[in-house]
Amino acid sequence: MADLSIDVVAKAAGVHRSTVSRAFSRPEAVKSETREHILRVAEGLGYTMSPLAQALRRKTSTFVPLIVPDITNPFFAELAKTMTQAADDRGYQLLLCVTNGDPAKTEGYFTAMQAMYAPFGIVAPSTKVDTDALKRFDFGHKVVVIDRVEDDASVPTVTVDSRRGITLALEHLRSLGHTSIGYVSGISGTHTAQDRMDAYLELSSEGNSTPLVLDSGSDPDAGARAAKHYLEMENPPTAIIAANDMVAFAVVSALGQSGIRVPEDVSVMGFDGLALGARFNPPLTTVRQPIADMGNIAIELAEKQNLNGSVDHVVLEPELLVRASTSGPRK
Amino acid sequence: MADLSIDVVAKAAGVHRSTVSRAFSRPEAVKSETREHILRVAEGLGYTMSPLAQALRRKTSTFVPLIVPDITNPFFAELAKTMTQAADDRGYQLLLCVTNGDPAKTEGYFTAMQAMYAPFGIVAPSTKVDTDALKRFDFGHKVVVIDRVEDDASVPTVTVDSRRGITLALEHLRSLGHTSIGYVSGISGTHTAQDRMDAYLELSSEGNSTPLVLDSGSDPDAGARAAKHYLEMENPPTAIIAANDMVAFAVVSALGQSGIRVPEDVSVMGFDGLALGARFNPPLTTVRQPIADMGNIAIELAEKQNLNGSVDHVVLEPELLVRASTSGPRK
DNA sequence: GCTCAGTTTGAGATCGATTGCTGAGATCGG
DNA sequence: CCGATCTCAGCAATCGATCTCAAACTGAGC
Repeated sequence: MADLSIDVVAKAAGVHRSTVSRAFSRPEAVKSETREHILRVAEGLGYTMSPLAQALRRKTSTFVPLIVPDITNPFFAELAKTMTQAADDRGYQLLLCVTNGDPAKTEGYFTAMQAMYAPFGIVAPSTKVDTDALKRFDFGHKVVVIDRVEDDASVPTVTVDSRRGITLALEHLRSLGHTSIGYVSGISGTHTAQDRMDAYLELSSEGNSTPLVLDSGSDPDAGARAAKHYLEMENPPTAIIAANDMVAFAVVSALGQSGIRVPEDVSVMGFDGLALGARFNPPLTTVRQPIADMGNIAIELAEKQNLNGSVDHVVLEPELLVRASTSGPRK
Repeated sequence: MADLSIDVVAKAAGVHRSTVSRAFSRPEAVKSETREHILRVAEGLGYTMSPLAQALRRKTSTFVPLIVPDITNPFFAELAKTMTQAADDRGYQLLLCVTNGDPAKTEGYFTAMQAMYAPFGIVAPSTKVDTDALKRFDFGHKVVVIDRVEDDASVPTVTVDSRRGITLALEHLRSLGHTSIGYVSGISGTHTAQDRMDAYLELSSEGNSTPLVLDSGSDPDAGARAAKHYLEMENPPTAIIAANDMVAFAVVSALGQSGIRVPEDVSVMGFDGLALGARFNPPLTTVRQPIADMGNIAIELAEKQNLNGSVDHVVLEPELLVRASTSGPRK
């Protein structure tokens, strides 16, 4: 498999390389016989165009970076999975960029994506997105954020309705008979995390029950601390809402280590709807985010923006997913 | 931030573009004063070289594809995470490629990596790797496989010692007093999966206990089926080894749904050592694979091979990780 | 002051594509 | 049968870098 350039194909097909180029990228500009002949020859040689050379010349590529803080977090993994597919379907190639929450790395990826002529990028942040930083890179108009942003003006976003999600969770738990419902935050400072917490605080007191935040840290140990806190309480809540599934796992695990059983002793809910939750012990009741939709819509928004400059903010509906980690309160 | 080409920097620094090029990529070939001046100017302009143009001209890039079947599987996610880091440290950029087990997609990624002048690629397979297919792409000598391969000759590999891992698991369980130890496979047809199973079969009978395979399927439901099988047995085993952590999760979950408690009623072990296992309920006892090492070594092997053509096969040592899903057998 | 070796920089071709421009045939009405 | 219009393919410049070759400069030695 020797070096296969456009010139090789051109020679083999007996035409000029510009014709080969057109045969591929502007079919209507070349007589269909010629086109088919070229395509056949190319096929026979096993030729595909160099995305590098193409991007260099066109000053636009099909590389779409997805910037996530931690691929080990199943939420981002699921997002990455569905987005890979979505990107593929539209002829893009998704580049996974993992920042480990390091803003410097994030900037690095931004300059890289610029250098690669990426048509746009998707950011799933671990902290509130710094819109100014985006602007500084001259593509505030080329990024879609999977979180809410402060300064709504310029950056398209897709999120799920946090308030609605918390409402769903609260309703589910109340319908089961719970009146004392705790909350553990445990995810870092995104707007989404903030919104969920705020919604809990507000909706919880509306329902006449006093909010009860077991932990509001943002590290992986939040679950363990929440459990410890729970054990030390005189009147612990009969149900707990975790800000996301991972935290819920940690809470249940830590509780279990101290002999507290879920849902017999206390009900626990998550928020995310990870596939993993179905194989947890017990299978986790949760609020499902439409992750696949988020991925698709993020790309659509980006394309739309590239086309006509429109900046949309899509808010998706979450959905209650009842599995086995919740039940009526123990009396 | 206008278009920043090497020529712009050259003009700004008052030198020819070849000098700028050298200042960056062959420091010793340019007088250090000039070099520093150029670097300063470039810095001031915020210039970075185009990886595209560079790759095109050099016919080699720093893009390293990591081909995995499913990023949603935490094992691959952890691998991706550590490899991203390892790649970064060595000046490579990892491109995550997800195949969903589709061989056509795998081939697609191969041609893509060729087109991008990737110096090498890493493959974490979902099925036995087809070495012939690799050869067909003229870079049997540019891929490292994270699994054993049939035809050892040509492709470097890194794996962990399956037999040793199973030994560790068996010893742990036996030291706890278990004599009847079941196995559930549940991962697809890699050599690794095969090796673990074979090791179990062999080592299990050596210990005078008869092997007891609860399920050998390869789909996500293997865990549930194994649990069902367990429940139907007259003399179920007192301990179960799962071929990997994910399957272990599923087994414990399914068992739990039927009121069987781990480790009180039955001990369950995993194989992988996922971070997630520490937050399972109960925290999972498992055989840890040195995932970070695997990533680093994979890249080292690739580099070494690129350098001097050597094809190594590294076999790493697994390690017992005792958490809370195992205990003495119930009497 | 001159030669010669060694450093350092500049010129220009090149990697694999795209694209505006130009010219060669084909088509068509009169 | 002729010129106008339209298709279609070739030419050559270009994207942003690298690299070989040669020119210019440096300094040592005589």
